[in-house]
Amino acid sequence: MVQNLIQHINGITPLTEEEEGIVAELVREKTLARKQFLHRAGEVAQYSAFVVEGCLRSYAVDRNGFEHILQFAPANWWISDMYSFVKNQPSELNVDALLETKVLLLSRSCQLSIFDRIPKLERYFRILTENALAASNHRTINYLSLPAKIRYEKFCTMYPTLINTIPQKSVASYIGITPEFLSKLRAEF
Amino acid sequence: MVQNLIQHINGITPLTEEEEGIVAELVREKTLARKQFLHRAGEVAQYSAFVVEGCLRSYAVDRNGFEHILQFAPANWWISDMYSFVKNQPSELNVDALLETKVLLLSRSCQLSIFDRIPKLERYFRILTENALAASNHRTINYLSLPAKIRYEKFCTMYPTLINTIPQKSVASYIGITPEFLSKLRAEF
DNA sequence: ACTTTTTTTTAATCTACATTAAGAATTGAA
DNA sequence: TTCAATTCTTAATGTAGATTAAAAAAAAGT
Repeated sequence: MVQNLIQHINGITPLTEEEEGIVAELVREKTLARKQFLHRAGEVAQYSAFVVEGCLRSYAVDRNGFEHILQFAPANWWISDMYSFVKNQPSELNVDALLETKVLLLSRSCQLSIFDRIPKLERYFRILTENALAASNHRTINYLSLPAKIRYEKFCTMYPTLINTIPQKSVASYIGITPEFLSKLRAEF
Repeated sequence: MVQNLIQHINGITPLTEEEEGIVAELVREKTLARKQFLHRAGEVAQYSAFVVEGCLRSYAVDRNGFEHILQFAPANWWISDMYSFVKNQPSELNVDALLETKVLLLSRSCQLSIFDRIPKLERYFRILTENALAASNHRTINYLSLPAKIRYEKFCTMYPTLINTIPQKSVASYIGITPEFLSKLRAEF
């Protein structure tokens, strides 16, 4: 389990064996059942999660009860409610499991202390956050400038694995349309 | 000029005088005229810019020639094409000035070398990027779950200064509607 | 294997927002 | 100050995508 995370870190900022040991001590393993929550809207997000196996998602629920998915996290992705995790404030996102999922949990306080002990890990998270921001910007531009059909096609090429693992209504929620309309788009091949 | 940046950094991770000197050496001052480009789509973004005075924007142009604004940067904000700047790849964003604007430019290579010389600055940029990601996520959720009228109201309370400085069509572009429709929304008070 | 729950499809109707076009108001450069 | 360019408004018409409803298909739990 922890090996997956260490490999991922080593791919970005190689660690010594001692540093690997510190990482192993600070994270906590957990298995989530399908639909089990990691974090609920209204609470402060205590943990950022690294997915070892399975898939999580973060989403907001609007005033009409509709869900809007912000992020999917398949294996080797981090997920959290970034706002809540960083500001220590309650926020509006939920995080739950789409499938049975194994994760490693890192609390914000552990993360901050690790930044002082192993500056390489501050770099690791800086780089991940830069990448996430670039991806988020790209998504915003797509959303502002492309029609639903093309957003769907892009999603398929971007996340080919997810297409066969998660329900279509989740894809619809992520690209910002109703499941009925996605079904219609798909009927046009 | 450089004092503005140093103050901003000190508000997050206080520097020694020596470190302040290093920062001052690594940035370059520049004044941009209204409509002058800092970065053009198709090129690699060399610089990240800290706005001292004025306002920049980043935007993409879609296949029909319409502009979609990703970010405004008034005084004390950083702006760049994050994807291009980080990956050293040409990208799809333009950055130009909405008003005459004074900026400090930091190249990616200077930034990376500064991270080794002054780890505090890696922390500074890590924190800024975390905040930017949280804000970007919040925008995405708003975009997925709120109708245009409410997105406009939120924009007004979020950026009260900008409302009176930049053209309305830029606001429309940022919140994802046409200027005509924004005009109609405003007519309903 | 069976039953319930969840997901997907189809189709009719509806609406938020886009498009087009043209005039009015502002802004800015000389 | 004036003229040209840009921005804003209004209004008629068009459309991508939402809503509603109901049935078919698939998946999950027992």
